[in-house]
Amino acid sequence: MQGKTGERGGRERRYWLFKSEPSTFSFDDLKGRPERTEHWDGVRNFQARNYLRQEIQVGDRLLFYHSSIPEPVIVGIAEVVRGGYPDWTSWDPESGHFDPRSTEAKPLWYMVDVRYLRPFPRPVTRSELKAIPELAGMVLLKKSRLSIQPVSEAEWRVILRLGGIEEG
DNA sequence: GCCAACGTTGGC
DNA sequence: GCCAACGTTGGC
Repeated sequence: MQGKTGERGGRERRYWLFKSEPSTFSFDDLKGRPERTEHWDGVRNFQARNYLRQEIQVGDRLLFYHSSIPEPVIVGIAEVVRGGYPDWTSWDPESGHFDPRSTEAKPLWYMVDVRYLRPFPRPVTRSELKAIPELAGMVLLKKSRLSIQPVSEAEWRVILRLGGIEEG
C-alpha cells in the first residue's frame, strides 16, 4: 500500500512558512535543541491545523519567520522530520495549550516535528519582501495572521536567493 | 499602544 | 445558518 502516513510516496517537496514570536520560540531555540528536532505544538487555528494534519510531510521545508517584533523577518530554513500527528498538549491540562474539546480518542489539534537546517546569511525582512514584485501574492503579505502557510516553489527560490542561500 | 483584519462563539 | 459581538494577532 502506498501513501502511508509519514511517507513521501514520490510526492514533490513542498514549501511552507512557519511563524513564531521569538520571545516564545526562536530560530536559535530550534538550533539549540540537542537532537535538533522539535514538536511544533500549540497551533490552535483550523486552517493551520489542516495543513499540519494532512499537507505537511516529511522532507518538506520551511521558512522560519519571526513575528510581533519591530522588524519582522525570515531568519532561516528548517525541515519537516515527522508529518502530522495529534498535538497531545491539547489534552494535557497542565500545558498552556489545553483544549477540553480535544481527547486522545478524538484529537482536535495536530503538530509536526521540525529540524533546524541553516540560517540566512542575510535575514530577509518583511519590508524587503513587500518590495519584490514576484512576492506580491505571498500568503504572508495577504493573510498576515495565518501562522502556518504554504509557499510556492518560485517564492521559495526568490527568498532563498535574497537570504544569501544558493541552493536550498 | 493602536487598531485593522480576521477567526470564533453563541443567540436567535 | 446568519450575523453581531467579542477576542486575538501582529504590523506599524
